[in-house]
Amino acid sequence: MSERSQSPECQSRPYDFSRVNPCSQVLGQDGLGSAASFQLPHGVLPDPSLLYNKTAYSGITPATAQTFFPFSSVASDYRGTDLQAGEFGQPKHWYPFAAPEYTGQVPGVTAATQPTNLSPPIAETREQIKLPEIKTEKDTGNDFSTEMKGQQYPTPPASAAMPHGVFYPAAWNPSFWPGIAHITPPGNSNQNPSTSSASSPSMSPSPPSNGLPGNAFFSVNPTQAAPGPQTQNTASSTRSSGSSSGGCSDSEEENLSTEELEQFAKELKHKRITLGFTQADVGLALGNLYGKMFSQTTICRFEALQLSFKNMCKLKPLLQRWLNEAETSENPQDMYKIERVFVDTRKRKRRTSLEGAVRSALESYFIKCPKPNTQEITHISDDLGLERDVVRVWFCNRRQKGKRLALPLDEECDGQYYEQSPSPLNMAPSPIPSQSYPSTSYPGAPPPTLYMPPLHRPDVLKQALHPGLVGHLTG
DNA sequence: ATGCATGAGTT
DNA sequence: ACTCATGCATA
Repeated sequence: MSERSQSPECQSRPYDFSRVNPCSQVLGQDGLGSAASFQLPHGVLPDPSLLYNKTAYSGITPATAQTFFPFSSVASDYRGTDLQAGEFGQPKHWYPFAAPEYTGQVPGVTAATQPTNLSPPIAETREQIKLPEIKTEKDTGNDFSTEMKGQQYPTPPASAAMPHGVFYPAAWNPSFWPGIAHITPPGNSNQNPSTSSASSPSMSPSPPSNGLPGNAFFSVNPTQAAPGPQTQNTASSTRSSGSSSGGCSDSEEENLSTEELEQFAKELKHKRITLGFTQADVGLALGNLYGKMFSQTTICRFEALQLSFKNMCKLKPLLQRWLNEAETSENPQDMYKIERVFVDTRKRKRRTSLEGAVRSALESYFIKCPKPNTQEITHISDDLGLERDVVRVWFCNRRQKGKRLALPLDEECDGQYYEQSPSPLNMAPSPIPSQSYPSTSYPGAPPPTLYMPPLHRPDVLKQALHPGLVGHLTG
């Protein structure tokens, strides 16, 4: 039922113990069998004190630390944000063209005009475009309904007023990322509110111009395009540890505080919905504006603060800009002119759908050993009848997920999660890997139990644990 | 909204 | 071989 499972998923961040490979034992015993037997009281950690080494944590460099935002939506209301100023890295690859090899399908830039022709390469784009021209959508009620639930509404004021689920963040403290201080994109600062942005598009190697037919968007605002203003507002908080240059040093992101990000994420979502854009639209619009598009997934995660802090900082300026444009634009719809330019039709491995039992088994293994070595992976895959790679990827994703879910314990406790569990086998709930969640302190939460994130999102937690596993644990 | 996958950059 | 950013595909 609704056991709020204390997700044991989080494991140690550094997985130091991996070296020792406790897993071996586990594996040795026998895969599933042991798994099944394994049980652990959820919320209860064997010995937190033992498990967590704060010390270790302190060592964490900002660089490494990724910090994810565990909370989904955030705070209450937003106030205007002003910040920004960061330049984001250059688009690593923004190729309007699909990979040649694969590009079999819709290479085209045609999209803008009539997506319809195109096969629906981009699923995310099911946006309900209002534009007559583009109206890709099928105006069927079906789609619509779908949209409604998930993505956006045409523009219902009402909805606008209240974004869907508002979760209260437990308490993020602005203290996070130490490092990012640098910023400073070249450029002048302030422009009008609308152009608050910061990033300098200059980086984009290939301006959309080539591929894109006139976009209302980029064609117009030189401003934005202009070298970024550095409006850096130093964000307030930031955990000072300036240490770090390591991490974000690259300077793609600006110095933002978690509050700002939180607030911005909320603002973005709210306005986006109000304006009638779907997450996919936004992602595509960014492509138009900056030459680097993002998927619905990314936008979704941004809004839900499920990206690493660094990543949030990197994207924020772009989204800020988009938002400004959207708001000021007379017809935001122009932004819809999506150019679904290329579709990368690489053949991707078909997504494997693991059965519940298998997932449970994997969870069990994960608990025992979040970072199995090759041999162990082989053993597991063998045991479960899965491909090695599937298992490997599963663990990778599981770890990543763990980090995302990792809770923000207080900064003080930062260390909390790192540890080297002495006995891996038993270590059931191992330490959290988290990349360091800055956030904070929630009131009474016992730091030790990493697994129990105070998150306000039980659902998340649940997900963290697969039902089956939960069963194990609980039962 | 999220599970599984890919790939660049690191270690 | 891992982490991280990101996205396709799907629930």
